[in-house]
Amino acid sequence: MMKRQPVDIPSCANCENNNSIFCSLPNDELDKLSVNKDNNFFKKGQVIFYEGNHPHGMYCIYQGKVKISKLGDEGKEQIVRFAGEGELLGYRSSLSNESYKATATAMEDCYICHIPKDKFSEALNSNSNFSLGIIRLLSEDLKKAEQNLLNISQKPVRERIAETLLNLKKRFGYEEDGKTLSMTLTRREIGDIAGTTTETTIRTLSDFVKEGSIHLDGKKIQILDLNKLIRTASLFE
Amino acid sequence: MMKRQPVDIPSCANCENNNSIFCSLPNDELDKLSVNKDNNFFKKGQVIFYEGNHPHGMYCIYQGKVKISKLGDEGKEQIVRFAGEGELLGYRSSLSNESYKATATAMEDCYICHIPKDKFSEALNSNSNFSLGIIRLLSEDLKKAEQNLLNISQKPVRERIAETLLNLKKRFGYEEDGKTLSMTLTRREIGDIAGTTTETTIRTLSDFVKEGSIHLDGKKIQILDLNKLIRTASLFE
DNA sequence: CGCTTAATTGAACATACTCAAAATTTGTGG
DNA sequence: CCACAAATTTTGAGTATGTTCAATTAAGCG
Repeated sequence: MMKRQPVDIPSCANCENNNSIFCSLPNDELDKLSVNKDNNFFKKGQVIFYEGNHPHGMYCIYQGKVKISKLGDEGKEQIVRFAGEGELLGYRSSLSNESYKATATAMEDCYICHIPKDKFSEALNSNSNFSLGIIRLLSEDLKKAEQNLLNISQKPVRERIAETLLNLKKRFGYEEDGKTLSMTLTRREIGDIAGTTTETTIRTLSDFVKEGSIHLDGKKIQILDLNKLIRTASLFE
Repeated sequence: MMKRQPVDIPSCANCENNNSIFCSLPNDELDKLSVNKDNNFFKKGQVIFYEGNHPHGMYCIYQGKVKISKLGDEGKEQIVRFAGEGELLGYRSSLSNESYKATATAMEDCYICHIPKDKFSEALNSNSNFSLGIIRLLSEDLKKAEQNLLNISQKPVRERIAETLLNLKKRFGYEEDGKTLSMTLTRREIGDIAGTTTETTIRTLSDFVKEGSIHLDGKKIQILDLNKLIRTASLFE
């Protein structure tokens, strides 16, 4: 079992992830935000919060990647979005005093800060740029969610899986070799993004291999022909 | 052709729809918002703005109902949400200076105010309660969009159509008789909400009739057995 | 009325799912 | 570092759900 790596967590004012939403806050505000902050370690696979449970504040990812997913009636997962360093989690439910509407799971070992609800609210009230930033985040998420709805509703599986690979590339990029997707997912998880079953995902990926678009090496996916994938996803025009 | 009904449009400060997002603004702010406001009439079926076009401000519905929809690759529509009196349209694209990501169409004769972008921004900057209100709106929309994604991705058509009827009831209520849905849609539009074809929608609705859940009279839909519909939609627990 | 749009029905078909079983990989403890 | 257990990947065959296409009837509108 991997040991917890001790990491020095700075005040939000000195956080390297400050190129995020928090850049709109002056340092003294950030210090206030940090007062009751705590930082927690989550091992890969661990759950940060569960759909249905009640929030006590919001999370900010210091290090690592997180998946946000919802559970359907039959226990099948739908991955709604990913979040990475500097991004916020759970603030929506916290603001509206509702239970979490999705589950957040660490995709890799993570350090995640927790900021109590009242500190977050204070920041929202005292700084309109911060509010605007949150509005922008929400707008972006909403835009993507609605586009996703359209895709899952109307595009065939093949196109959705191709687009999923392209999104993984856009979002997380390649490894050093410049072609292997740096985000490693199980076939099931890829299906849970695209809204299909594991079996269909496997068959479709192996089609892509036959067509020369990608190469598979276990969970590692190399993109061999990006344009072909883009065409497969019907993303030209 | 129906005549345009002349209607006196008050300043936002005196708008009867003031139980909306604008209640967080003091009257003098509302007056400022109204300065360059104009009010437009849209006949049923007319488009308020098109997906892909560029916004110059945001809309607030004074009277009437509007559908927000996106167009898929094959020209099939996906209805994303409805908006009614006092609700805002197009502010997201306006804020982020992007093109509209969806099309807004009048579902009935509408009066809709247009407020220039800069007035809206000013209100956001000067009043944190207003920002918070917008954040709440966005959060609610995002929550619904993600739930929708899960539904369309995982629930069978039958359940989705049942849920669509229930949502229409929740959102727009009944006519005076206490059982006829007051929102009248074509079969195609119902399908465009549930993410299915017109034919499947027709067949499913006629199943519901056979089962005694609803009664159909042209486009009018009466809900005869609400609990049965709820069960059909798998919405208990 | 005549024309356009919407609703309905039927039959054939396709996409993607389900279920089952085997092969492979991964994780873990000894 | 090996061996076992668990999880994941893969393949096949059968099938269901929902789509497509075509044709007909009904409704709405000028």
